[in-house]
Amino acid sequence: MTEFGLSPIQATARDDAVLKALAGFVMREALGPGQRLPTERILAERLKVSRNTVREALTRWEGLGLVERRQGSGTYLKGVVSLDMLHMPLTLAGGNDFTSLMQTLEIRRALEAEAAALCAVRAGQANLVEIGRKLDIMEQAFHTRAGMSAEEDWEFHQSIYRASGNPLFEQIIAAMHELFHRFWEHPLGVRDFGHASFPYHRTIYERIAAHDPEGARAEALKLIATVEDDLKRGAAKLKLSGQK
Amino acid sequence: MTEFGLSPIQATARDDAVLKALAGFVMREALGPGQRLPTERILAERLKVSRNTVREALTRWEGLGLVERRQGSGTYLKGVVSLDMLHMPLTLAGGNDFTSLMQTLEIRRALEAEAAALCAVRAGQANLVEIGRKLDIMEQAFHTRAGMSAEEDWEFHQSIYRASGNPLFEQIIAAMHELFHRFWEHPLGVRDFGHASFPYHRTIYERIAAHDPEGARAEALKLIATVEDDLKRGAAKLKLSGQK
DNA sequence: ATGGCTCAATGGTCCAACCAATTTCTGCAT
DNA sequence: ATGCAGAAATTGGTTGGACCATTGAGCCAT
Repeated sequence: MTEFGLSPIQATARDDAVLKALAGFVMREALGPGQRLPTERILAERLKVSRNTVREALTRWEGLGLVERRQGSGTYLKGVVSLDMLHMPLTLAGGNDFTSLMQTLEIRRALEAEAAALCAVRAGQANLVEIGRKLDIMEQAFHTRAGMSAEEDWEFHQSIYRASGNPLFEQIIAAMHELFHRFWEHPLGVRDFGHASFPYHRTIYERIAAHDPEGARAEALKLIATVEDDLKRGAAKLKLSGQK
Repeated sequence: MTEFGLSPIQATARDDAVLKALAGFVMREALGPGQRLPTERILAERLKVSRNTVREALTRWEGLGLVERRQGSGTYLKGVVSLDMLHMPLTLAGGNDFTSLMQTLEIRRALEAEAAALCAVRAGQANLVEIGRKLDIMEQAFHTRAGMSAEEDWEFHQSIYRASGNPLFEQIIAAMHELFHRFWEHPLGVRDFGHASFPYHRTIYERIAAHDPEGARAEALKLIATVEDDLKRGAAKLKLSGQK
């Protein structure tokens, strides 16, 4: 078996061409997240392709999280689209068991700490205001609803990832978060989960606002540690009650 | 092959249901990479859905790199499929520029340091032997080929990720590595890239062997720092020579 | 064996409907 | 005029059927 430096040519590339044309359109019109793009029927007509082909192309973008489709309403941009984008779909084998959860938490620990530190260095005034706003909302929800503030909690963290200046943090941790939730919907765990982690949200914010990267990193690590403890406690309880 | 263990689909959320059914089928039949799955027409018939729906579902999997379609031949598995998989579409705006590279490096810095620290805690004797072997091979290749040891270098790092006890490290960093390489094959960078990072490979190994997590983390951070410096130097050189 | 031929199988594209969710418009009651 | 329920238009989701382009297997003459 000898090796020739040849790679297969791309025979048909209809939907790829559609995506390239669409990306060009999005850039020319300067469309951003949240904005609606033309209907499938219009795209099919303008691009002189079948609506099926348009749909396959949009399905690709939807899978990449670039676009969101709402039946009866339209197709909306979810992220920034440009012609030279690099896509890397990563699929991990993640089970719904305790071990998988702890593994995702180890990843999150590494990334959360780094993101907090970077954020402390790079966050501008606008970022700080936004993070502070999310923190206030979360704290208020925590007090009025007695600890049920998972959604607001998540938005607070997301605002930090965004302010880190590196979109990869948000993308990776978002996937971890989804896996986490998939487990958690099956509410076999501890009752008031994020309770112990609550105070650290404000300390993280304070270290970031003070532009203290190592302090922010330390507080983020403390936060994750409490979550790991909660998880271990929940797992121990499960083991005692002898679940399947 | 006439009988496929597939049963019809229920109401809404068609293509998601199709994928779930297909994933179940793949697992029951214990299909692995390279094997062919049923034709679109057969799937459509067995699942009682239209062929277009089957195609949209398969387009999703194709976008995730789980499957490869060959016109006139069939659809083939490219990766391992299981029911609970974690999909993580990573998107970098402006693929081939310096910024994207630095962003992947920031992720790698966070994960590499954590993996080294975990490895120092968890690595058993067999892991240490394997890592040491990879280190020797790398060092030898480095000396005989005057610095060209990218492949051996990568294998050394991989052995650390594996010994960390968390498969997610290897999977995520491998994706970053691939992204990194896609740029660097276009050899616009510095000539002897990993040169400065060379000595830290052994120091990392020593700290791991000594079961010193914080020491291993520190050495890993030094290593990444040298790579970042190399990258910055390369970018500065490019800027001087005024490339497009 | 080799090369060329046919031919069936398979993914790729197209079309013309209809369904289901959503939005927009309309017209009536107040 | 205003408010609101119901009709109509809009839009993504699905269907079935048709045809094209590529692949691969079988066959045959050389």
